Amino acid sequence: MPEAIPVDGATAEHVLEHLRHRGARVTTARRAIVEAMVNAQGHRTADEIAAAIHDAYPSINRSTVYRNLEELERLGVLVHAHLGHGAATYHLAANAHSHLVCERCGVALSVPTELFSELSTTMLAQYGFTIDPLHFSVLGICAPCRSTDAP
Amino acid sequence: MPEAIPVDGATAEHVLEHLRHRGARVTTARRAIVEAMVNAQGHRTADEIAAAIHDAYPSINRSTVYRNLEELERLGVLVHAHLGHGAATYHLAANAHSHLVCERCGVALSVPTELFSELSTTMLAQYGFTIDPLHFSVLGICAPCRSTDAP
DNA sequence: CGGCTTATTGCAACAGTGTTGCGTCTATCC
DNA sequence: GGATAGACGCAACACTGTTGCAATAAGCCG
Repeated sequence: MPEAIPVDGATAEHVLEHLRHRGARVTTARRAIVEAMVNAQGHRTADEIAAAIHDAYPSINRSTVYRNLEELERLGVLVHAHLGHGAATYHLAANAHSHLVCERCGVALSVPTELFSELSTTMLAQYGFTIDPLHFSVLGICAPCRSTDAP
Repeated sequence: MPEAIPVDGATAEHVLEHLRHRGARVTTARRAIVEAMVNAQGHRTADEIAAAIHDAYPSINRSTVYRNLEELERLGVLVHAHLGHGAATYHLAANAHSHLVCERCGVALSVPTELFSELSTTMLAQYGFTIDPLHFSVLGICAPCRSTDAP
């Protein structure tokens, strides 16, 4: 497992320089993906990223996007999380956060990872299990949906 | 949303009687699926269930299994959880538990839902969000995998 | 700058998981 | 035993992601 090098500055150039430093090539596809992720407020699925860069770079293939998301994660630039049923969502590692996902309306709330510190301690103490709150989402019912419940 | 009627006795007949009581028909497919779930120690994916009943009932279709798992969940007999990357897993509602899933080896530990009570309180207080610890899994690294990490 | 090497790409096909339309069948009710 | 609506089998589709392979191009070196 490569050492995790967090990317502090969230500018595209900063990230691309990091890639060069790690020995990875800076290609058109990678530049487009990194720019899309930097521009994205919050998180995006692989297909959303592919769609977002398709206007400026129509030739970039879906499989290239998938392969690069995987590689960019391996290089410590991105992280992905599973939101329950649907596709995984990616965001910059520098902008790491956890997710609450509503089972009813599907909204994904971004919340600080520190909220899981107690759970982390408990799971480690009782099961020797090191939790990874960036990788999974907490499913449930959001406040607006709960208030419109049939009583 | 139908009232949730938990199934106390975990015998197949008990569950099937519950179905009849709710106005659902007891068909060969449903009987086979319920028996497979009662016999299963722990949880099973939809495809595992389909494979398990295929020996005794080769004619039961994959789509029937999927449709019935959904219906049995709607009737409060089963619940499903997402284990991260792969397929969802089902178990009897009477045997409800949460999951810790190792990102490295894939093992799924069953843990009591009570472990999430603190998290539940926090999320409700800070975000008005009611968490559903049966529906998502906590991803991370299990003890055996962590101890074999390259330092 | 121009060639070399190999990482990266596009393409196309595939795999896993789940969903759906539709005509047929059958569990339940009488 | 017949009627009726729910359940089923089939086949095709949708979504998300993966892979083999030949062609391309990024970085290096002179």
